[in-house]
Amino acid sequence: MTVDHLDPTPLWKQLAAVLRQMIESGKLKPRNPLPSESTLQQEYGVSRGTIRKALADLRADDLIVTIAGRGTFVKPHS
Amino acid sequence: MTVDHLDPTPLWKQLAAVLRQMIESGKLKPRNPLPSESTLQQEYGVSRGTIRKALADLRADDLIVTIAGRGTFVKPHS
DNA sequence: GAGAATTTGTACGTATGTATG
DNA sequence: ACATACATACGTACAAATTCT
Repeated sequence: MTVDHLDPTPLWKQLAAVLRQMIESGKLKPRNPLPSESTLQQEYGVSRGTIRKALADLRADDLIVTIAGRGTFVKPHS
Repeated sequence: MTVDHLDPTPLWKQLAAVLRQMIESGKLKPRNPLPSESTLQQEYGVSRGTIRKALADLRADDLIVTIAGRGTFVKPHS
């Protein structure tokens, strides 16, 4: 799964979909850290702003938790 | 009084405000030692760097004096 | 005085937060 | 969407100063 710059769908939405799938499929497990924003930039070839937009989307859906200076983690099922 | 990681105000500013208040209220008296940086870390749940930034702020205002190997003390009124 | 423990000083490295162009 | 810059925050490691045993 990756992101397509030619696809008219906003990159951040594409990326959010990819990450969402990784979480829901269990590839990323609860309490596990997501790759850092810097790493995600390299992996998906998009800017940090786009990364952060995607993360904000997942965060709004309570799928992840972000801690400054720490990282972003898959939210444990409460 | 404590600090709130969700509050948008920088943690070091929040902590500086807390300590400042303890000094101005007389809860911490002149020549009295502040808790060590290690203790402050545990009490407020923030990193040492954040602690030191808060202390640096009070030091800049001449409210405290720090001595290496000894500790940090409330500055006596000159 | 020796050695361990405690406290502050300094320097990195990494990660997120925010603002600007 | 991208690039850049700086601020904020965490963590680690080691050095230096002081105190305690």
